[in-house]
Amino acid sequence: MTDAQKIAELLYPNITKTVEDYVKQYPPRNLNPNAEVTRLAPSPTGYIHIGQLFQVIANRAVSQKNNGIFYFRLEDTDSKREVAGAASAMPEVVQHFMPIDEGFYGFHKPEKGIYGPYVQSKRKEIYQAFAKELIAKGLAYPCFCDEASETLRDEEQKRLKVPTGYYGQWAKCRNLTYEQVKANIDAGKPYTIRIKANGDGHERMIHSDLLRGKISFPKNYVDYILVKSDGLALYHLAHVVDDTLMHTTVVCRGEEWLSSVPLHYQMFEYLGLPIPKYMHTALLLTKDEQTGNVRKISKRLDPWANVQYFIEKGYPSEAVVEYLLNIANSKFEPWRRANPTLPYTEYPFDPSNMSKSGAMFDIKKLDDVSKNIISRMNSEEMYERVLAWAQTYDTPFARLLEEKEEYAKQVFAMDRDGKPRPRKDITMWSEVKANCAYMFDLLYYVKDRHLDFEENISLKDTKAVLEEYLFEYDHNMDKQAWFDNMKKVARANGFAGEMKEYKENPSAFKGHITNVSTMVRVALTGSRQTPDLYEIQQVLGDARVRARLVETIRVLKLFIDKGQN
RNA sequence: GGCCCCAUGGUCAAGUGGUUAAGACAUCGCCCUUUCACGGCGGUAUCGGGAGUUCGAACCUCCCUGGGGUCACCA
Repeated sequence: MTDAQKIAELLYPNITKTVEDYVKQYPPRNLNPNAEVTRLAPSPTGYIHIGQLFQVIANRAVSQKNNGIFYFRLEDTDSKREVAGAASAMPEVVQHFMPIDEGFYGFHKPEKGIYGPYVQSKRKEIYQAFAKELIAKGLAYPCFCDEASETLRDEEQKRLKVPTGYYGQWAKCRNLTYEQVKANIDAGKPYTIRIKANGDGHERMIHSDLLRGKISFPKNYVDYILVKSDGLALYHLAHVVDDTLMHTTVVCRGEEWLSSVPLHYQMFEYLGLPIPKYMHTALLLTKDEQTGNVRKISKRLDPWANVQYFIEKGYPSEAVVEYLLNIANSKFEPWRRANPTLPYTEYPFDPSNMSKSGAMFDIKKLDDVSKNIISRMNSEEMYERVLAWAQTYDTPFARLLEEKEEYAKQVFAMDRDGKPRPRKDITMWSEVKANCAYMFDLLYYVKDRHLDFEENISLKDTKAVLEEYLFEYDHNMDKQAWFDNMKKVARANGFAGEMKEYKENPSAFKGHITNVSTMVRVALTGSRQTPDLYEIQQVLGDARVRARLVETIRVLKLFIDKGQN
């Protein structure tokens, strides 16, 4: 037995399974030969970051192409960072936007798939088996240096202006004998496991990235820690082990990982395992509104950093996805224009035309995408979606919608169903209530609302017009007759029935048909901005139209009596 | 600082040696219009800089500059 083998046995006497055993235990997946297996592997911080969602979209798109697999793995090897109990919500949030095929679905739910466990804290023995093999081969070793001596080393290296890190002459534990290791172990000293790097800082390697093409790096020369003193693997080891055993074919991850590619290659080589394909995507950034500088998206400064924000605001999930798809793939937008009704899942995503440079997150553009998506929905779909949102985020409104289902659908249908150019005034479900409040008596009281009449028309004239409009109002008129009637009312009160007449001789009139129309609009809804007035009246019904006119006239009288103009 | 990535309008970006340098968002103006929208038309605005290769460079090469990442017992 070599010293290295003796050390391996000393450190891991209870680990009996070998790398080979595990490779056999998790046989290759039975998939279409072109199918790709991708994953999202977040740590359990409790929330899904918009950048992670961007990753989900890229990963999902890659796997979807040839019926591959997209799975969720929980990277909870760092208990310090963990937000207790928060992990379970993460897959659910992801699935609000994109389906997960396999893996971790929350601690209260069973895992799906035979390549688990998909939670890293449950894979300690597996990582240790891989570590043991590396140690036995002399490619990794235990290190007894403590944090204090590491800090010292770091400072000294900075002072000498040499690269920082545990390497070469600085790697004090690199060549300990079995006896030295045993003495330390017997003394109860904690230890980490480090890789024995074979790079010299000059020799180079080539990485071929799916997105970035060939990249040349110096081979890894730093003896990075693979296993922490608590026995749990660090990301680097976990990545190699898990993505090997779970048969990930494309490791699609953020650009921040690019610099650890040499380390990862080294581990695959040491273990004699095939290297997966890599794809390092650009990071999502933002432009700081205060300073105008480009910066990372911040949970503290950007409320939308946590994708829960979009769920709470009631953005349709497909709006967020399509916006991100827009950023991820430049060909998406023309495709969407050419295929306005197809679901985005039909889009043939091509990883090779992803942008290599980091994009600024632009919520204005997202709003536009969202408005367009909502404008394409009919009243039925609107009703279902708004209700589903309100049931969680606005229960009184949900109750109202349920009680008045048919009426609510009529409200949503205004300027929407059957219209070739529907309104685009809804960005998110949380806007709906305020947007149509005046259609519900429960949400709108004539006597309370602000009299938002036009400033240049006197209250007296307004009152006179509304009184006559009320007198002339016939709910059964068709649209043309109704509007002709309104013109009649306008003329009888000194307003121009046609805009053209007014423009020809403005001084001859108190105002024009638009002013009259606005009076009625404000009297009925309290707002100058509404869908088609005729449709509103039809949905409101004869009784309520009259009631609101009467009430408005009463309030106007009150103001006039008080001397207001 | 070392290593690595990136660079077309305010934003997302098309473009791969010859283009009036697309398109979308935003912005501004006009038109349509019973409001607001929608829609239509148009405007402002981009190849970071410098060398080189070439008849010709946004595109190829080099240098510079700028932005970003990474250099943890975090991922």
